[in-house]
Amino acid sequence: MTPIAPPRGTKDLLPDEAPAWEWLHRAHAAVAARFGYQLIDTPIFESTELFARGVGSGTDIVDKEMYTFTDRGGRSVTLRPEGTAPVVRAVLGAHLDQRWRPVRVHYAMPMFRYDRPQAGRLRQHAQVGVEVIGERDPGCDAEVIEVAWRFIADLGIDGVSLQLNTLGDKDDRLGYRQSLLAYYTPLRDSLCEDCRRRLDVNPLRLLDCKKDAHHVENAPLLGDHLSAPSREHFAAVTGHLGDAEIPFTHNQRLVRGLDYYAHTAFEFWHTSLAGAQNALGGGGRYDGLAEQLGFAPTPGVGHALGVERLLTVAVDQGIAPRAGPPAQVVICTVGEESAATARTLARQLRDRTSVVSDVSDRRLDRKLRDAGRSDATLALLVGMDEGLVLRNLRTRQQQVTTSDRVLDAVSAELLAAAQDPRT
RNA sequence: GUGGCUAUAGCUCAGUUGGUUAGAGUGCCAGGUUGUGGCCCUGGAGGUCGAGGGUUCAAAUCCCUCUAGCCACCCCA
Repeated sequence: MTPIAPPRGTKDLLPDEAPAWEWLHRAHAAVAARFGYQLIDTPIFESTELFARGVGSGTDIVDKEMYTFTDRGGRSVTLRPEGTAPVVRAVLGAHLDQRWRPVRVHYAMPMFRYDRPQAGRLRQHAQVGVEVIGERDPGCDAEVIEVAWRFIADLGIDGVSLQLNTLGDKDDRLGYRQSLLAYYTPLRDSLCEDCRRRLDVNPLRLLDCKKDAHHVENAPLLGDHLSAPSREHFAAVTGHLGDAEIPFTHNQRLVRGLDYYAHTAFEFWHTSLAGAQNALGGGGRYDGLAEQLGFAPTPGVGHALGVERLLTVAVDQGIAPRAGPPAQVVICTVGEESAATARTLARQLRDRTSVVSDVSDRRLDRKLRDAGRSDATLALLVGMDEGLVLRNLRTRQQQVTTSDRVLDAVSAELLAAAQDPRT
């Protein structure tokens, strides 16, 4: 019988990696909290319509990457492919924006996309993100970027570049789309296969093409089709970023895949990531989304970052915390009759520290070897002729003690070990 | 979703033009040592050769299908 494997494109979080995972989540929550963001969480699945309407048809997410099922009640449900639409639904659905504005929330949630797995691309991955809902001020655009930037800096990751662009408002994009079509349609026959498809489906994506770079160079720029208010909005955002001393690249070819974006769009790139999966995260402004979902028009802006990709970089750069010992103290028994004593001692010691007992019938040298490998600090040997033996696994020195004094002896040894710079 | 590469012990990998019972290193378990982490010595367990089918007297090896991983594309986190 073949052993059951995890579903395609999924990955287990194993104890060795769990501390880095926690470290990253805590860092994001801590930065967000300092900026006044509160924790939010939404269901792992939603009605399919939320994404169909919110994210928009014509996007890859909706057209080919949704994990959609029909439940037993005949409803179409979809595993959440991204966080913004659900969070906006939750915030506006609960009328949080009527208490104070804007609503600032942060989240850490798993996302699902039915994609072909690849390094840096999973069917289930996690994102940490923030949203500011109910305010159109460009200061908020800069703020969500600053939160992300500071989070990355707090982790200690370097080599990240901020790619920034403005998509203008809906009218700007409509006008730009027209001039793109006017430019590209006569060139149709000289375009690559993908671009011909883009021309029909999503003309803005034409700018992404690497093969037809010469066409892209001469293509009209979105920046030339911006209304005065759109230009002002963008100028304000870049001004705030300058104040915050956050460097960025104005990338006029940056076009985000989701329909609901307006004005600010950004991505964080990292060169060391494998292959084409070099985006750590991104975000932007989505002033049209609330309406799409059937709520009153409400502006919003946010960011989201990929946890697995951040961890890949953090591990590469050697800054991710490694797993520590499961327990500080390992009790090793000698002889069958010591097991009961070991359990009693363990119970008492757990008031002060973490303890595991090895009451197996294996040889003492194997028990000590495993204790040493687990990186525990102390071993307590029970059942020896001379009494209780407390062994320091780092210094390899040991002392004989009694059940009355063992708690203090353990505390003293742990304190000494903690102060030892070698550990 | 498209194309390419790959899959042999827990891990890293050998395995010849198809030929007996599929190997090595490392790890694991045990003994040497009723009781001290390393080293050393001895022994042992562990594989339906990714899964299923086909060709053949004979398949880890050749063919087909499927699954999974990786790479490129698409796109993104």
